[in-house]
Amino acid sequence: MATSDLSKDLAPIVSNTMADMVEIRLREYLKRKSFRPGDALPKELELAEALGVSRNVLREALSRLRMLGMIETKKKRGMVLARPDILGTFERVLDPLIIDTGTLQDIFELRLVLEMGLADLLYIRKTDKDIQELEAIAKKEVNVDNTFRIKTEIAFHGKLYEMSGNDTLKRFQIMLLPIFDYMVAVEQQPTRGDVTHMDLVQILKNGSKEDFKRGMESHLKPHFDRLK
Amino acid sequence: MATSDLSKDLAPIVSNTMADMVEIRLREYLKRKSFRPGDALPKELELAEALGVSRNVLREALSRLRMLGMIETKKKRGMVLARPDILGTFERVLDPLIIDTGTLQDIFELRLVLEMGLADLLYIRKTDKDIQELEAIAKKEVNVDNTFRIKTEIAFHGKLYEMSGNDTLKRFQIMLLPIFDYMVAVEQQPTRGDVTHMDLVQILKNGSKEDFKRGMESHLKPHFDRLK
DNA sequence: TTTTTTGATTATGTACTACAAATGAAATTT
DNA sequence: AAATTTCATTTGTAGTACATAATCAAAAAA
Repeated sequence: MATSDLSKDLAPIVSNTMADMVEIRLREYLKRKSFRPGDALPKELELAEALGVSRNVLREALSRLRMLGMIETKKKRGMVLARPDILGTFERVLDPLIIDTGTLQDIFELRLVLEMGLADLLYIRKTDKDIQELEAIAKKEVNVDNTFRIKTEIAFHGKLYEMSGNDTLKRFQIMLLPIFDYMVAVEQQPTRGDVTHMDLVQILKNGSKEDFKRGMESHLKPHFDRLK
Repeated sequence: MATSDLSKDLAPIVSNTMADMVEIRLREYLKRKSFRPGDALPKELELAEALGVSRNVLREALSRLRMLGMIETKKKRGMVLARPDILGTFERVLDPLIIDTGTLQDIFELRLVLEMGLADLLYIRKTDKDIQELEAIAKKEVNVDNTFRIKTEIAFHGKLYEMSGNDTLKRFQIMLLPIFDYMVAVEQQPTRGDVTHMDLVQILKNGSKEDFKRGMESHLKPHFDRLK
């Protein structure tokens, strides 16, 4: 194992600051008391006193939970538990410039895996209207400038995710786009598989799910060929 | 569109608190100045003064970035930009009890999509040693009590993710496990496909990638059949 | 001269007080 | 009874003070 894995295997034993501990304790508290979205929380002073910390420290911890959308506060009404947007938090740290190359590669592969697995959902939920729209997108890209190639790529594959009928999946894909772009930009020559977007549309129209899976595999083959 | 989508389409125009704004401004600042991991940041008082807020508010924002692992601080040395653990942040909000049912369903499907798309990575990276270990796992579950069925499920599919050679993917799967368990537990009768774990192992040994994809599809078919 | 020790310095961590702003509830007026 | 005003309460922000710990440099010892 390389040294980079060490930090993943060995989490620090204790959290350094009080705010860290308070955050953990608050999470435990919310779980233990099985608070549900909408439930009101004790006020800051009570929490601070119960935890034996200053209101300052407590508010640092609360600020974190608030950022994640776990709690919402109003001036006099106090705090209530809320439903966090699970992807919103993800988005905050998804910057290709910050992520290490290993993880970048992992995410690139993750995207490929999603794309390959998408077929099953697609063949459950695709509609004629969807396919028509997808075809329109594919048609527009026939004589497009190379500068816009990435844009059309995004539009086409984005539509595929949309057709999956899974909002979370679609948002997730949108979120991963910058990573994907970054990785593709790093590649030297433009990658193009033997199966074009229009081919995929035709398969969706008339072909079987297995046909589509094979088609998608050919379409993404240049990317897979780079993997080891 | 249902009302639940409105909040996703229409984000609030202004962030309520100063801490929210400071968090945003700090992110912009880090990006604009293209700080890299390891770079030192100005000290709290300077930042607070520059932003025109109290040190208190600034620290609430910093606390958030610290939670995400974007910055690290030491007593006198000051703050340095760090590499956030992209999945660690995700984990914090992934609680089946908090997530709404729609998103739960989405994540359940996401897991299925991943599982189906895994084959391509597996056939690039699988080793004989991996397959032996996987077979050992599959053998152990032949006469296992129904209580432990879920555990063996986890072990087997977990090993598959491990064989993908993609750490992020594996961690992601581990993270989604509670959701998956929850959803499976909600299902009434235990789902079992026609293709067993042992069958999948045999396919990995001798079969083609397409065989494996078909096998996995049959294995997960009961889950897919519940989708609409 | 080199090493060790000591101490000053400095940035973060925590506590506390004070007040502003908002808002729900109670009291008052019509 | 309805509308208005006042009051009380809770979060949001500012500012001060001090604790803590890490760094660097100077002083002392070898």
